[in-house]
Amino acid sequence: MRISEEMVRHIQSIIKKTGYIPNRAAASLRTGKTHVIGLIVEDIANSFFASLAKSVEKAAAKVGYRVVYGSTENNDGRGNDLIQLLAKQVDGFLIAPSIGMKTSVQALKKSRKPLVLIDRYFPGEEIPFALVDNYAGVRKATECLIKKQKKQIAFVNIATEQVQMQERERAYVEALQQNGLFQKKLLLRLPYYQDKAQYEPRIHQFLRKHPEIDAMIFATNYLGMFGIKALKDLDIAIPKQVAVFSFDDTDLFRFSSPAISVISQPVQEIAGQAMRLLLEQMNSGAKKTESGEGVLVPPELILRNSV
Amino acid sequence: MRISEEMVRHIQSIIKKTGYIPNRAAASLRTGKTHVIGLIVEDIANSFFASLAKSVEKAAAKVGYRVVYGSTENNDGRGNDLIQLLAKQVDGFLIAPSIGMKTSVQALKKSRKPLVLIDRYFPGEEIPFALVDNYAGVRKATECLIKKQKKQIAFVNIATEQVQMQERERAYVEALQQNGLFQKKLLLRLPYYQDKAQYEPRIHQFLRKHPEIDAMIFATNYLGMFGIKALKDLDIAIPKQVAVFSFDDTDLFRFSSPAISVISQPVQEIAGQAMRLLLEQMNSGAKKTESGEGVLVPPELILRNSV
DNA sequence: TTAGATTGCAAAAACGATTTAGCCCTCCCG
DNA sequence: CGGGAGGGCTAAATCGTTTTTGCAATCTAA
Repeated sequence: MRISEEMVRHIQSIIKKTGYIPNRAAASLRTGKTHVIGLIVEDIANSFFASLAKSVEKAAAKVGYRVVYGSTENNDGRGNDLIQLLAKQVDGFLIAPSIGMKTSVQALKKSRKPLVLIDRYFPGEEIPFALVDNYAGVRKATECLIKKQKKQIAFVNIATEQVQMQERERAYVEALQQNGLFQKKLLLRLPYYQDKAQYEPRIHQFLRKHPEIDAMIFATNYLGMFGIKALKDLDIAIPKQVAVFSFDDTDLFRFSSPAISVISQPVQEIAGQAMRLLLEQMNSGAKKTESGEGVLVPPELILRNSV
Repeated sequence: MRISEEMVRHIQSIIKKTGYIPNRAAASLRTGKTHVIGLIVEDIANSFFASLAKSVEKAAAKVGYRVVYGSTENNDGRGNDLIQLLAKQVDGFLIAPSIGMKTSVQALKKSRKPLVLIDRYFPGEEIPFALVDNYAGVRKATECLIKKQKKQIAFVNIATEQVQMQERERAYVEALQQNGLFQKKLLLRLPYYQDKAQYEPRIHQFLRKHPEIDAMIFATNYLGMFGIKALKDLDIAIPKQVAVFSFDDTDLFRFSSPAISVISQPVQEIAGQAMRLLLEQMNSGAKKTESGEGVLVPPELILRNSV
């Protein structure tokens, strides 16, 4: 249906004169769309998720969406509550799910709510995701250390079923195995602590027990942070005695002396891809239901003085 | 108006049976309330604002509110756009305003939109605010350095009219003046750079020009970060040659070696007070229009090895 | 005993946009 | 020339709550 030029001008002049601003609540009620997306992450105060949130906001604003956020703190209950709470108020979700959120996420998917997983995903679940290629990142880092003739390469990880952490560990294990260097004792799995400071003594202890270690890879930014602290407390020289890699790039690693080599996640790219996948779902008016594709964005290995 | 016990039970059983979930859009349309608050900060990826965002979310969730956020990047235009955009969609604002947002903020206040400023405020504007006592923080830090017999104390600040930065500088100037130690040449004001890395060469240059400096106070976390980098690059020993304080506590300062002494902002307290002030306005059904009060929360001086 | 007040519930009005239906009027074509 | 087909606009219906109004039935007080 067409509207005449004249009428358009007339209405627009009235809009200007009266300062009309459409009421989104009314539009939402009628259309069922809120133009808000929900961002659920582990911890918005963590530098990785914080910069992810920034990129997401920017990408969302560009297409007229607002972002509400929530931190799960790796607490399944909180995560599920957040999903329940927001489900009716957002047009789509960007979620970094903890393991226990699987059924909630499945329910969302079944209810056809637009949804993209970030940072991690559920293998075999046909839910679109955007995240860094964890395997490739750690694989590269490990091979870099092998090339530097390191023979006692340790890996510090979180004991979790989360796929991104398992992929990181698998890359480490396989890279070493293929070079005949793998030793189970050098693989440290620590529980998930709410209070990250608890990692320091654990890593400290591990280092004392294994003085033969000549290189370390930390699977997350906070493990890296406290790992470096432990190394320094033990007066272990980086990189002379022990070379160091950490996942995630943070100010701390950039400014540490020596500066720490990292497997960096291209946050902007991840956010952009995630928004793209989400928009695809939100715009396809239930046209294509098939979109179980995921995106793995390549990590960047940043070599600094710690290796 | 009362409803019989029996009817209440009856309705609640129906609610359970049918899985009824109220439609917020409809409620919003009717009541004019969205149960969403807008958080506008300089940069959600900055560790200070990120942890503030986390505390705000927690405090808001406790009273049934959701949070949408936006980063201004100290760009007045973007900030004003954000206010315009969100004004009709949120019940209240938490804003860390840049200077150029003053008129927008005044307009909000005039429109009686619940509003609390955070991290900074507009003096003489009768708009409630919650922020750290910037003056007290720097004052304490400066006096601490004076007590340690430092005579050439430098201060690195951002050249801005923002009141929180001016207060920090005033505390430094007055503390030194009262001890006859103030020297204008040791006060460095740098422009606001979007790309924070630009601060490093500027501070580097400043340090070369003033080898007499025996202590430094950095007015923000990123100035501190790059200041420390510059100090290390020049092989200036901390704290032997130069003692260091920075505003804001970050992982970087905690883990730096030596660990950096800081003026720490009690983020949780700030967020809590801000939410309290905001709720006061949102709940007072236009009862009290007078609430121009502000809250200054005391900072915490954390002494580490850098002094 | 009766006018008036109170109580519990049902029905209707209102919020403001979007969508559908309705209604002229013009145009096209047989 | 008449009937059908749009074209442009107005009016009404709709979304799902909250708020207001209405209406009996019961209760209070003079």
